[in-house]
Amino acid sequence: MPNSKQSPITMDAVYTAPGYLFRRMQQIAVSIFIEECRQFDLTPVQYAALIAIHTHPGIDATRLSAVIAFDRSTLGNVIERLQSKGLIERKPDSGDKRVKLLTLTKQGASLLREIMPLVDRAQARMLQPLKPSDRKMLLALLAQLVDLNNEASRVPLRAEDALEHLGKLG
Amino acid sequence: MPNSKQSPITMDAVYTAPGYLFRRMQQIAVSIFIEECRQFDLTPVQYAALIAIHTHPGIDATRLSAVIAFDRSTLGNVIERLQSKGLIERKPDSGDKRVKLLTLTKQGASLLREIMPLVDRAQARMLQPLKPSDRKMLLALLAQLVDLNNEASRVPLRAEDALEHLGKLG
DNA sequence: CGCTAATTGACAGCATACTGACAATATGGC
DNA sequence: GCCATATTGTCAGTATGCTGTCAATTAGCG
Repeated sequence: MPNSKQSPITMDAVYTAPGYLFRRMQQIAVSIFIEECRQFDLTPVQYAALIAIHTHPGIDATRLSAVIAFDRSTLGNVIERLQSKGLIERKPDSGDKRVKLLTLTKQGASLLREIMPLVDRAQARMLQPLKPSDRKMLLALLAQLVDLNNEASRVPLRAEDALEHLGKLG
Repeated sequence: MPNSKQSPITMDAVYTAPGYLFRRMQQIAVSIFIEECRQFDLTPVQYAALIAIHTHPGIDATRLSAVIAFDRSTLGNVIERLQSKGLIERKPDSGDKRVKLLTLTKQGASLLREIMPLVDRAQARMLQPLKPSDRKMLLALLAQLVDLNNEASRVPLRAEDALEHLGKLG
């Protein structure tokens, strides 16, 4: 048979591309997050940072970046905004003069408790249109793919455990 | 049994959230795209715009925004960059003085032909770590979810067919 | 101890994204 | 034809994201 695949260039080159679907879904996810949490004026990135600082009190910006896999340059601005909102504090490290340690303020901890149910609702809403079994399947495949592609990203995720061992492992 | 579910707040609140996984995967996808296409200095958004302009010669910015589901304000800058690179042209509409019609230049069409194989390779790389059957499953579920959540996004996708009927349908 | 190399936070510059606003222009109902 | 309304492109402002650079500081090695 003749090769009928002479690439006619249709919009399918965009619509069916995984990268395009990931972008669209990310935008939808942010939109739903902001809508559910609008009474608190907190972004998804800021939320992740708050969770990480709560889980690792006294963490520094560089390790925070590794724990949530966000770019270090971007995180500088995020931290500044969280600080100006009074949600976190920055204190100089007693040993290393370069480092500034991050902790939640009472306001930050309080906001975190209040907003978590709303975030949970937002996360549920994103997958709502799918059947429960499909939600589970999609989430499992996605988590797997993100993990397997970890090193392909600009800022690979280095979870807490990995971080603690980094010194020993060199 | 006692309710042991007092929400201890761990990083799982971030790592297992669909929104976080969508964000990570989007970043990974962009990273792979840029790497594969680095010889052309074209972004995923610019690529999608070029495809759409090629498919709809003489489209205006507002309809372009609907066809690829990108924000109109953002698209203004994208169009300007594509124009300054010499990949597209903007000509005033003869009827409506507000409108500027978009078409590919020869350079734009040429670049599109050359870059498409690289984009295909990038798209394949994103899903590479999964088994072929899992790739198909993930893509199908993702396409379904994006479609079902279409109205939840800031800029819902209005594909070509829908667009042509918008006038008639009011 | 002293020098090189690495780390840390910060910054400049570019590219998406979204919100809200605006002037110019079109459109529809009357 | 007029006027309220809608549309189009644009802009300012804010918030991620990435690249590259920088000064200050620290760590490692000879």
